[in-house]
Amino acid sequence: MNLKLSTSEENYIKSIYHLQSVSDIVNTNSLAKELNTKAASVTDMLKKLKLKKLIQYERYYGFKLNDKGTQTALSIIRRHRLWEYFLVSKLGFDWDKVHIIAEELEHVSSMELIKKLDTYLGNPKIDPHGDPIPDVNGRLPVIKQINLFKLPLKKTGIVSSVSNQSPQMLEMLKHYGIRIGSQIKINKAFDFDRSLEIKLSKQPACIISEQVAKNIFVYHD
Amino acid sequence: MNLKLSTSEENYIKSIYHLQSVSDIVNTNSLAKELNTKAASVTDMLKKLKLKKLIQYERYYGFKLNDKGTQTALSIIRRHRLWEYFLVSKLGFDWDKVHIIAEELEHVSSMELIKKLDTYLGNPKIDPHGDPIPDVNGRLPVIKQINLFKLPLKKTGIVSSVSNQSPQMLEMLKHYGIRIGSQIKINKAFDFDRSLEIKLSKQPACIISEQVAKNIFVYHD
DNA sequence: AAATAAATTTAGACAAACCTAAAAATATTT
DNA sequence: AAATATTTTTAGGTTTGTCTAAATTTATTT
Ligand SMILES: [Mn+2]
Ligand SMILES: [Mn+2]
Ligand SMILES: [Mn+2]
Ligand SMILES: [Mn+2]
Repeated sequence: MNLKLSTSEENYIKSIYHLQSVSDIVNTNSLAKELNTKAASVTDMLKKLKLKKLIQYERYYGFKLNDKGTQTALSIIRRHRLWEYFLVSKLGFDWDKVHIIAEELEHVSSMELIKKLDTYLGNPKIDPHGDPIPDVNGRLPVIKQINLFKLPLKKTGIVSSVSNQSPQMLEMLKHYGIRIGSQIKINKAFDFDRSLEIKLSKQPACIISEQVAKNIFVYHD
Repeated sequence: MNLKLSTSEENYIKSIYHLQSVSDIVNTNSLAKELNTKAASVTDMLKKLKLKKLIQYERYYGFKLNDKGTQTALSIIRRHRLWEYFLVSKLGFDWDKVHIIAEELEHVSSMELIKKLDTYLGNPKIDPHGDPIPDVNGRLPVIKQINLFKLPLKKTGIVSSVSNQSPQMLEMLKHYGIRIGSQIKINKAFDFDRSLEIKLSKQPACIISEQVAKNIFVYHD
C-alpha cells in the first residue's frame, strides 16, 4: 500500500479536519459538498482512508480523523498557509487571491522545501487570513488575540485576523492600509459613535467606524 | 475536450521538446525511456496529444511538436526554470537539488503566479544550471556565452553555465563561492599551468586550476 | 408502529494513465 | 528475396477517482 498520499487523498483529509473543527457532525453529505463532489465518491474515499489508517470509519455510523490523520492534516495545512504567506508577503498578492493557488502548491511533497521556505519567511506564526500556521511537529501556536476594542489605548497590537472577509471589507482595509501583521495603535476612542482613531506605522492617523473595528482582531504580548 | 493540460500531458510535451533539441530522431522508444514508462503508454499519449493539436503524428511514421506544442513546451520550461532560480537564489538550495522539486512546481497553473514570481526574481535570464529562461512570449534569450579563458583580462563577466556538473565539481565551485550569476573578473593568467587568478565580487581574489576554469562559461556584453 | 423522508452505501460505468503480451509494420541481415 | 530483428501499435487489463441510479439503513413523521 502506497505511503505517499495523492492530491485527492490530501484534499479529503484536509476537508475532514476543517469540518471537524467547525462542528462535531461531519457526515458524508457535508464532506461531499465541501469537496464539490458526490456522496458516493466520498464513501469510496472513506474506505481507502480507513485502509490507510488515517480515519476511524464504520459504515452508516460516521467517521473522524485519528491521530495519524490529524497529524497529516496539520502538515498539509502548514504547507498551505506557508505558501499563502509567501504569496502575500513576497510576491505581493492580495490575500483574497492566494487560497486557490496555495490549494495546488500545498501538494508539492518535498520536506526540505517546506523547511527552507519556513526559514526564508522568518518562521511566521499566522497566515494572511489570520489563521495560525502549525509548526513542524503539527502544533498550532496559541494566538491570544483580542478584539481591537479591547486593545488598551496607546498600546501597540499586531493585526492577527479579520472576521469579515467580504470583498467590501477587504476593499476598505486595503484603503486604510490595514493588513494581517500591521502594527496598530489606538490614539483615541470616541464614545459618540464608538469610532476609533488609529495609527499604523508609516501612515498618518485615521478614523475607522465601529463596524470596521469590531471585525479586526489583534494580538499583543 | 479539456483545454487545461494534465501533469502527465505537460511532462510528455516537455520531454518531446528536450529530445527534439538534442537529436532529430525522436521516437517512441526514446520518449518512453526519457519518461521512465513503456512504449505502449507513449503511443496512447501520442494519440491524445494529436487530438489536442499539440503534435504532428502519423502512426509508424513519427511525431514532432507543432507550433502550439512548442509554445506550450516553452511555457512549461519557463515555469520550471523560474522555480529553479527561486529555489537556489531565495531558498538557498544547492543547484543539484532543485530539479526534482521544480518538476512538481512547474505544473502549478496560475499565470498570475508566474508573472509575479518573475518580477520578484528580477526577470532572470538564465537558470541555476546556466540554461536560458524563455520569456512570457516563449522567446529564448540569446546568451552569447564564452569560455572563461576567452574573457579579456580585467573585464567583468557573469557566470552563465558550468559544463561539468559532477558532485566533485559542484563541491569545488561552492568552496570558491562561484555560482551561476556570479560576477567574475580575471586578474591574471599564468602561462605555466594555465591557472587563473580570479576576483569575485565581495570576495578576496583566488586562483583556480585549468581543469576548473575550462568548465566555466561566462557572458558579457 | 407504519409510512415517509433523508442519509448513506453499493452496483456498475467511465476517463485517465499506466501496464503486459501479442500483432503488425518497418528495418536490417543473410 | 527471405529470414530475422527491431520498433511501434493494438488488445485487453489494472488502478485511481469520479459519476448516476438503485438499494439499504437510519431518522422523522404521522
Ligand atoms: Mn489542495
Ligand atoms: Mn489561509
Ligand atoms: Mn514535471
Ligand atoms: Mn535547470
